[in-house]
Amino acid sequence: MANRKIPRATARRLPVYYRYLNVLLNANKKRVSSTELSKAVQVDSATIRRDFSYFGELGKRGYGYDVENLLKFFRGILNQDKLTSVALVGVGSLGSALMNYNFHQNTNLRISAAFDPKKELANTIKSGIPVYPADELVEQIKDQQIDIVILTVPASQAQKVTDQLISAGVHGILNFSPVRLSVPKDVQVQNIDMTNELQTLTYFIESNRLNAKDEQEK
Amino acid sequence: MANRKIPRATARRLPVYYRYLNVLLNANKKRVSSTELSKAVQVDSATIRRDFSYFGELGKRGYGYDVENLLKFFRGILNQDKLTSVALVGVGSLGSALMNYNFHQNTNLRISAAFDPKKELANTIKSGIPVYPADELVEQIKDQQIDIVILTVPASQAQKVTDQLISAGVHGILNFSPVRLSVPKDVQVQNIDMTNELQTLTYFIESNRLNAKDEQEK
DNA sequence: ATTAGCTTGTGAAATAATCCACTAATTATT
DNA sequence: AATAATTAGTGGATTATTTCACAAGCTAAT
Repeated sequence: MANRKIPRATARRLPVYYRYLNVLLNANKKRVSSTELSKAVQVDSATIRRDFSYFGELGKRGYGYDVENLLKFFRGILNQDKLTSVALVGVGSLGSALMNYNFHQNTNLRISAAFDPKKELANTIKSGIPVYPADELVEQIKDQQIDIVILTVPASQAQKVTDQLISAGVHGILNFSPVRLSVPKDVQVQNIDMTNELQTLTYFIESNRLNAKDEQEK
Repeated sequence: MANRKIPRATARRLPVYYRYLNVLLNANKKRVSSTELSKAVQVDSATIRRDFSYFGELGKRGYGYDVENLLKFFRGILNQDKLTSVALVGVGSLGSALMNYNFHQNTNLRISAAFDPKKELANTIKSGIPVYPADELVEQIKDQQIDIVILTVPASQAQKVTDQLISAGVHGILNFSPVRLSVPKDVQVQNIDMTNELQTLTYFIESNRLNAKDEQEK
């Protein structure tokens, strides 16, 4: 499978394409053009064609892309053929919400274990997911061969827990804490920092306003 | 205030710098160099200096940056001088978690109103935040002059609610739904799509593995 | 068949972002 | 006071990403 040397920017868009292709399939659409896709996912159509072209010639001129085929292809690329179990560490309010969140609806991923140091949570089942005490973290993750972890612990704990996760063999971390984690290069981190996003939003709104004012003054 | 023409990539990093500067201030650090910052936030030091330089000459050669001054400067840039009230629309499990989340700890932002169509939630107070029925959305947002909204509604509702928000005068949306919203160009959207991030993670882990295998084979 | 109309895939240009490497300024040391 | 050590700011090279624009190929209509 031609998988090498895909630009990062392209890789980030793959899940977006994948999701929309599922929408099309459910709507019984047989084919789709890059222009059509472009409107739905708000990515320039040339960019879409370029993105796809990294994986080969997936479309047909004058026709577009066959939805089912394309979807099948991306399913493989994105590892959606088999179920992937992930763990969640840190059952606070955000952690609990994510345990409730149905990742499995859109992806072949599910949270199969959670960890938290709080005594009252240990060995309970929450939203259908077993919660283990924090001191069993490394052991359980090794046992269950979990490769991906959702990290929803307080900032102060983030690096410490990360080090444990790495020693347990984890290769991917979805980090909700604001800390920039240090990890070896065979471990991938994706950061989701909600506070950041809100501030970025604030910044863009303000700078938009200033630009608009500039326009007016001309 | 020199605010125009800041590259997007730079703008996105501002909150990261801002947060770390706060950490330094709390640790009573008087000054910081771009090299030191670089280690903490994992951005190349030249990139940091370039980023700062868009706003003027904020540092001193041979010395670095004065933490307090720099912080004061970014506080202005990021609109952290005054409290900003935001609304949250969609009090599901994720929405509830965010209502519990202390944005105010790190930013001068707070959620001052929430909206949900569920009868049993209407006119209650949850996590200290009043919850209004959905049909008061436009009215309340206008009344309270809310400019920024956190959107945690189901995908099927996202665009419809967005249209209402726009008619109520909102200029920023932090969108947790997987839908790519259509908005006029004076409205900013930041997307947080957790499913996407997990899939991206999966993709990078897999492609990392293939690359490592390639290396070995050489 | 032939032709008109789409739509892909892609060279090449344009734009954006990062990073190297050096000068100039400042601090710290002797 | 002179010198060594730091460190910002930046010109310019490099790398990454997006976009234009068009030839080539396919579909569908006549």
